[in-house]
Amino acid sequence: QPVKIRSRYKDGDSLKGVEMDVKLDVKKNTGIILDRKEFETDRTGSGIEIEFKDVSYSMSEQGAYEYIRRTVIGNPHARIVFKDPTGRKYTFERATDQIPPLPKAVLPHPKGVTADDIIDLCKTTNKKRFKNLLMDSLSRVSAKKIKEVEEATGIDMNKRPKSITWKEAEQVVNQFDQMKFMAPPTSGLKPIGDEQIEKGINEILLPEFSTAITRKPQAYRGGVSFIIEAGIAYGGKAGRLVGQQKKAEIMRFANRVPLTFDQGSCAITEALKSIDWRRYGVRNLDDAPISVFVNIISTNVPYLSTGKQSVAPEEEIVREIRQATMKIARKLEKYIRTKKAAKNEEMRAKIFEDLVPVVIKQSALLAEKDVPEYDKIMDEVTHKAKIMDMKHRLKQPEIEPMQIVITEDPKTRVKTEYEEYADYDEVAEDDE
DNA sequence: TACTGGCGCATCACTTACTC
DNA sequence: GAGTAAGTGATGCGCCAGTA
Repeated sequence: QPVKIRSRYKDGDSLKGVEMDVKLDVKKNTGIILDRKEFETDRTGSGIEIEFKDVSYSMSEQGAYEYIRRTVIGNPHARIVFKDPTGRKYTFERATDQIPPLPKAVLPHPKGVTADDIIDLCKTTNKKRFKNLLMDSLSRVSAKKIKEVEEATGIDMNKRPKSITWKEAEQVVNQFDQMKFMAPPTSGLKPIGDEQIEKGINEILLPEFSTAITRKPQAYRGGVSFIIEAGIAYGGKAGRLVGQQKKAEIMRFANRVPLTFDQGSCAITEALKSIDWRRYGVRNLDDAPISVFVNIISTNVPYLSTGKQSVAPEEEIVREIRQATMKIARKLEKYIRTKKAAKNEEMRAKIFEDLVPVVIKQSALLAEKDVPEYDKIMDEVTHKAKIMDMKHRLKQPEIEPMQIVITEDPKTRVKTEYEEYADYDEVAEDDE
């Protein structure tokens, strides 16, 4: 089924509306317009309608609700309204008004291309020389590098791209693998940002403690750049409820999109499982009330399958995820340690508070004297100031809980086609 | 023959790698 | 983390080959 797009936009001083049925040409990465109609409008805004089949509306980890909930955490700037087929409507308000900047388009890096990609480029290009095709279509490929490839492979770099054979393309790719290239530009990578992640986590999970980190760009396979972001939430609504017990929840994302299937084979799961959580005050990760958020930002996420549901355990990626998670886990450990110490001090103080007055009163009785003023001494003995300080340190900033408005009306018919556009337009106007 | 667009070259700004 | 060197990308200009 084609995607239905309805857009209302400004054209000079007038407002215009256009409605289109669009399909995607995945080879050329361009849209194919199947049907286009113009209409009159009095406002701006856009709506997109896509049909999916076999959607599970259960509340499980693989269900649509959980997918939407995680999308909200990964995209705290978005306001999402979700209606399920029973008529229940969930409204997730945005956690921040900061719209993420658009990433810049960057050319593929030579370390990331395959012989197939080169043949594809050769077939579709209008360049006359193979060397110009490589220099203009790939990032970090200069005339000097072309000369190096030419000397190593013996391929005439001035020949027509269309005459390049599969064998020659493979030779070029193998040569690229052996060469050193400057890391690709990182302007194409736009991370969510640690502050935004924390806001998203806090709004949805209302945790006792939360922290997040955005690492510096790194490269895997010698040239494909990526950024790892991680966040951790402890207590509150963090973790997933299994029966009566809270279990740890691993939230995996690739370019802000939640990954809900194939958890076991994913680089993120592998990295998190390889961490010795006992070092960070967590006896067993599986049974802890913790939600761990990991997002990989890359122009070329190495997915394990065409379903794009798990990330390949590339050595550099697993190492970065470990580093990012261990860094925030150290902050969690500090929080858990302070919390434990405060609890111990409080228990100790309670014992003194119960016993000391009895001892003082009985001693005064035996000595046949008045009971002295002992409040000040009690505060010193029970370390009251220390406990207050610990409690103050544990206190997280006040968080306004997110308004997840749930409207339940079983009679509500689930709208299809363009009936929902009025709703979309309202949302789009909010975004402006 | 005129037009279009690819190519080569020069220059400047920016990014990355390297060293301390 | 700062400073420096090297490499790369973006841009503009003129030349030239291909095409109608």
